[in-house]
Amino acid sequence: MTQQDPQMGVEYNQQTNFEEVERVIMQISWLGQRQFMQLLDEERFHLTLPQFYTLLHLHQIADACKMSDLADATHQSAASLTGVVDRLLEKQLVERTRHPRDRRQVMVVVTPRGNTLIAEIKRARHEQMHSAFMHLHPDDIDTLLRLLDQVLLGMMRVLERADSGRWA
Amino acid sequence: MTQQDPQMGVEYNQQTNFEEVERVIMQISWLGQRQFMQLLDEERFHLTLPQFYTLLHLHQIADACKMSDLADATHQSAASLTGVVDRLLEKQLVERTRHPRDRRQVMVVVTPRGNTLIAEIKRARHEQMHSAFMHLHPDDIDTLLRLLDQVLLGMMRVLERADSGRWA
DNA sequence: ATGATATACTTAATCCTGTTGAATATCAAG
DNA sequence: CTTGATATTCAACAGGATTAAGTATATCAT
Repeated sequence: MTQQDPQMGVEYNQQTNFEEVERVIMQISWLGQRQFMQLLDEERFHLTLPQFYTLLHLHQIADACKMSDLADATHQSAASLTGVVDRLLEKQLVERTRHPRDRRQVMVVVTPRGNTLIAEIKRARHEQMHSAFMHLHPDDIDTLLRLLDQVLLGMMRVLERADSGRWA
Repeated sequence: MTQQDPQMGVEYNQQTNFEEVERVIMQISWLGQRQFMQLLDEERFHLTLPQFYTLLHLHQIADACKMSDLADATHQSAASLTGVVDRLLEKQLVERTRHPRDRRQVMVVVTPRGNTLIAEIKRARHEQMHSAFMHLHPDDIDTLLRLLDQVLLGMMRVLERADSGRWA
């Protein structure tokens, strides 16, 4: 599937593999999000992707978080986030409070109910993904993790550069 | 970042790394799609993610494709796809025709204009991603490609199984 | 203290896309 | 020519993205 013409030089191969990795990552992202979207749509969850990632972040930091930080962390605009949090609130998965000192800030926290739901979704997702990774050697898992961590780091660097570019 | 407690056994480590890979892939997918969404939103492109992936598939097969196949390939419902193709049509990136033998089928093809746009987007995406991969060793790129191909294959197997389950 | 400016967030309007179920058109068979 | 299956679209609604404008609170200069 990813074989190269043996007559091609090394540089061409590298260039091609480079583009192939991009392509495969794009495909995995698209397919993965679609599959996950369907999982989240099941009756027991009834969440959307933005709702899930928002709830996940609150679960991970396990503390109150102000709207603008939450928007940054989940890569959503503040305007969209308001609606997302509204819906999480209706489902009683989060709570909204005001910052005591600076009353402009709105703080959001997960409820126990929200934490439970995240745990259930993680389990379901784990089962779904298990069969996709099953065939990988344990050593390969380690390698994959190391490499993907580097890719993620690189992507976040791109983001920071774009952010600083705003006021350049 | 992904260190394990050395007192933990091998099995625990594997389990943990397994979950870590899931987590990192989810993060890369989410972050990647968000970044890409912003890129596609630029004036020169003005596409959405579903529009792009639909156009990309048509570009890749380089031939007419009927709606239901296009929906399968891009993991969208036929109903949503109708609207997506409508908008691609307005932008003159695709053309709709009827299958000559079976007039129920609607065939879609990319226009030259659509192919040009895909090429431009690929170049822009390449520049965006380049800095994320820059720090990876060429050997690592090879390894990453091999492993991600396996992951993608595994994910598609999950999909096929889910599909066959429909009429089980 | 007062008025200007900045910050944090919400609201409103519009578009895209997702879902479901019904509607339409076409084909294939009896 | 009905009957039933198939391919696609339509209609109605919800979520969420974007932009611009609006509200409330805070901060700072005078």
